[in-house]
Amino acid sequence: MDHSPTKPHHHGALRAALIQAGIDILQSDGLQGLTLRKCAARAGVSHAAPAHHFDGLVGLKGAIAHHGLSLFRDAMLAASAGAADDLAQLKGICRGYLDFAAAQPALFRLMFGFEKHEHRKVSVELDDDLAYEVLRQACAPFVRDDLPAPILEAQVWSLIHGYATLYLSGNFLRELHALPQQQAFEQVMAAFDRMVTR
Amino acid sequence: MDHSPTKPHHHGALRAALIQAGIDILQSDGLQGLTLRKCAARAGVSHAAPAHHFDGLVGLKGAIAHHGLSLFRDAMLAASAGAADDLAQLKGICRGYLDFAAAQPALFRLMFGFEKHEHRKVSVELDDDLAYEVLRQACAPFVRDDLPAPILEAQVWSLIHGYATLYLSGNFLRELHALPQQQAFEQVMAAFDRMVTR
DNA sequence: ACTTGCAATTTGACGCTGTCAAGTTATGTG
DNA sequence: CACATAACTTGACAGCGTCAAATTGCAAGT
Repeated sequence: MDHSPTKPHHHGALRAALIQAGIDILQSDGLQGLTLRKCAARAGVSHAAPAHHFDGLVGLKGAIAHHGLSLFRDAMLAASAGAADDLAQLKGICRGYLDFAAAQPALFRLMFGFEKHEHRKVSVELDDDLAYEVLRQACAPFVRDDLPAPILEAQVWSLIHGYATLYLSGNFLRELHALPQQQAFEQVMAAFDRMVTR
Repeated sequence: MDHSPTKPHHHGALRAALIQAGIDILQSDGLQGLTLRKCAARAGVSHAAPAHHFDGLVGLKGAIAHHGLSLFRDAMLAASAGAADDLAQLKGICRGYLDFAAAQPALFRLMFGFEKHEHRKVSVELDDDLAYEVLRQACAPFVRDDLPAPILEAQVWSLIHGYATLYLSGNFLRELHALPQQQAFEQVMAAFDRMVTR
């Protein structure tokens, strides 16, 4: 028998390894393919090891979503860096939003796809805005007396999130998908021109 | 020659019963709780009976989503009936959109939550627009030379779909949820006033 | 009326899943 | 070095989707 010489992960290393394994599995197998046992196997530990680092599968998903949100924030920031003006910056963030969803669809679905009863378990790890703060700052220059920040943020976020979600679905927005992706995106985001200017 | 739709012999239409059972289970147990075996049990048949009416679990989900889309369309039509003008009609449809998502969150998630590899299996049942046609007609009065129909429809659909999705998530749009639901909805949908008027 | 055919359904099995209980091992501290 | 404790393994259990084979029951053919 080959006793594996693998030395046990110590303090906290396994937690990060399991999260990374989960992200890899999401990328290759989709959201349905994300499994506690597969994460454990990929991290080189037994099927019950994750239980000591996460509160079950929901807890692991919450931790993956939390890490994904930080990647998401970085992607949006990178996409909006070097924008010429405030409007270009806002659209850059939306571009990063869509590109992230397209590049990591399963992770994106996981991040925004929790059911209500799961939220209680993972909300502690998600509620420190992370990504929301980026959007809020990009919206700030366009706040007016008759357009308070929460409303404007909700309009912007709803538009880009809905577009990204429907884009991922593939089954909807068919006529739009006939256009080149870049052109369709820009024309839809042109809605901001009217929403945001006086 | 005429191969009419199969009429089950023992009980009534098992196919319809399974779909209704699925919708009931979605309502009570959520999307995760939707199971082939539970649908079969609730319909009073054995765990393998559904296999003869649907192509596995994905097929059943597709059929449920298909039926859900017709309910969805009816809800939007009902919510927009008797609108004073074109804009009120558009907003009424959006109201119906959100209310449906809030009333049947798990069914709503199922309808829009298929993964890409699942779409091939169920696309045949979903692609006959059903709900999209309602939105398209509501958008038609606002089409302009510089705002072709597919773009406008994508803008409207993205906004209301993103809002409904983020609303269901509960974990996002926190500041907005502090407002009364009706007021928040109306203020967000006020974006249409600017997007749509010349 | 009786047989035959066939579709619907059941039964049973398989491997996979999440989770729990108990046992084992390694680590860090006195 | 001894030992307490956290980390990890092992094993078991019920529930899941799916397949194969056996069974049932209606409908038509003769």
